[in-house]
Amino acid sequence: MQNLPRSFYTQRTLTVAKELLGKIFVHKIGKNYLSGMIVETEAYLFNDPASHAFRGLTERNKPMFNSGGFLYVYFTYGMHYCANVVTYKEGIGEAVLIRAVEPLDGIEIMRANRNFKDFHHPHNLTNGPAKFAQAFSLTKIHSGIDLCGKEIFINEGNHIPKSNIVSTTRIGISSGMDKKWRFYIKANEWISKK
DNA sequence: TCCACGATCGGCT
DNA sequence: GCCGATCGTGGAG
Repeated sequence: MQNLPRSFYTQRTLTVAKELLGKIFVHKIGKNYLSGMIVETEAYLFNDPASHAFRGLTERNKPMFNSGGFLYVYFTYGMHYCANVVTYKEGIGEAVLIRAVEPLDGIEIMRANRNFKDFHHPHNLTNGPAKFAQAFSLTKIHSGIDLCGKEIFINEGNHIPKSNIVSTTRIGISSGMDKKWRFYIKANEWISKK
């Protein structure tokens, strides 16, 4: 299966946010592969008060100002990480938050990473941005990594037709509520709730 | 120097 | 099902 090229990530951010649905996020750790199909995303644009990049470049959000195809991971709530795919052109500061994936390879490792024992509700393993980051062992140290590399990358996966993509308001923000920039695959049980 | 911001879990009701 | 605890970051004062 083909890894996504730079030209995929440098498209318009809202395009990438929708196109990422159905693609396969992969983190290679030693000889093990953690992978999952992306089922839910949120777009954050440069003129968007809910975006970390809204007030310009800082030490934390620096990776967001790379060209598309880099990873931006931030720490939140004193205990969690969230992972974003940087999009569009260098110097702009836009990204797509990965909110949920459907796990494929390395599920046992993901369970161990999250100390997850709830076998009655398997979808709770990766149905939230911080759950995804923890399951995939993504932390601060991965912020700024090039997704056109060999450690963390995204594969082609399946194309999701427009008719199967739902767009709604984003979650967990207190500004920018007018923008319907959360996207998920219709009738997929692995998306986050609310 | 202070204060707003934000995801998840566990424990309680 | 609701409630509290958790803390780094960056803007405002």
